[in-house]
Amino acid sequence: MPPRTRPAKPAALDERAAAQLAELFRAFSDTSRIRIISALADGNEKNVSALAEAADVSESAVSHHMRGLRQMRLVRARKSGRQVFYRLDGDHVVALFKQGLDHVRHG
Amino acid sequence: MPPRTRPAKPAALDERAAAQLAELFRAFSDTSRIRIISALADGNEKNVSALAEAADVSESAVSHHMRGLRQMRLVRARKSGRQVFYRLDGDHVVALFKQGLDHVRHG
DNA sequence: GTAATATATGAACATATATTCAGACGTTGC
DNA sequence: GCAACGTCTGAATATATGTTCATATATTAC
Repeated sequence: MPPRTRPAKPAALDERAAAQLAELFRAFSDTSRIRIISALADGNEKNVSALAEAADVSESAVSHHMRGLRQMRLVRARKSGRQVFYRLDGDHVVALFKQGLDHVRHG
Repeated sequence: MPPRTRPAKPAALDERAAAQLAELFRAFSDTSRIRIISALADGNEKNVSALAEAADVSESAVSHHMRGLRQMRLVRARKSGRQVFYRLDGDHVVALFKQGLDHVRHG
């Protein structure tokens, strides 16, 4: 076997992965965003005003949150006329959300 | 069927669950804590100074973080002499951590 | 007893973050 | 054209959060 580059820390996370992981979890770390994501967890897309009502926050606040979630590729946006419909991007997002729910319920 | 109490919002999260979920994810939302949890993810308990070295933060900072994680029952502490050994509390914690890793790697 | 070690604690500070507000932008209907 | 609508944006503000520093507590060794 060739000599390993960092023999002292075998399975540790590199700095990049740690930062990405923290960032991912941070996306779920706010009550309003949890309610937004929860509203999208049924797989049906919803526009901003629907999300605002479901999550009980202003439409402006929703818009701010969605920008972050969009940049992290956790949601996808579809523009139709003057409305923008959001949906969760991929199964991983739902899986992570449900895993968290599972912990809260019986953990 | 009996009439439902809140017919408008069928599967929404109650406020309590949303807050708990956000709090849970917030525990994973910091780079230092991610490295701490990562260091414990192999199942072996580690004392504060070992965690401090693994996560590259001061022992004081580790102590602060562990208090929060303890209060959330994400880690368990075992005192032995003047050392305190921490380990992840339950499989749910590891599962959630790995689920996040999974997303970061191929998401 | 004292000294050294391991961890915990609280205050102070700097930074990050969520929300609100006012306004801008693009789209639809008239 | 104009007005209404849905969404977005940026600045301002309040609050939350992580780290550091000094100190306290508890345990072991002498």
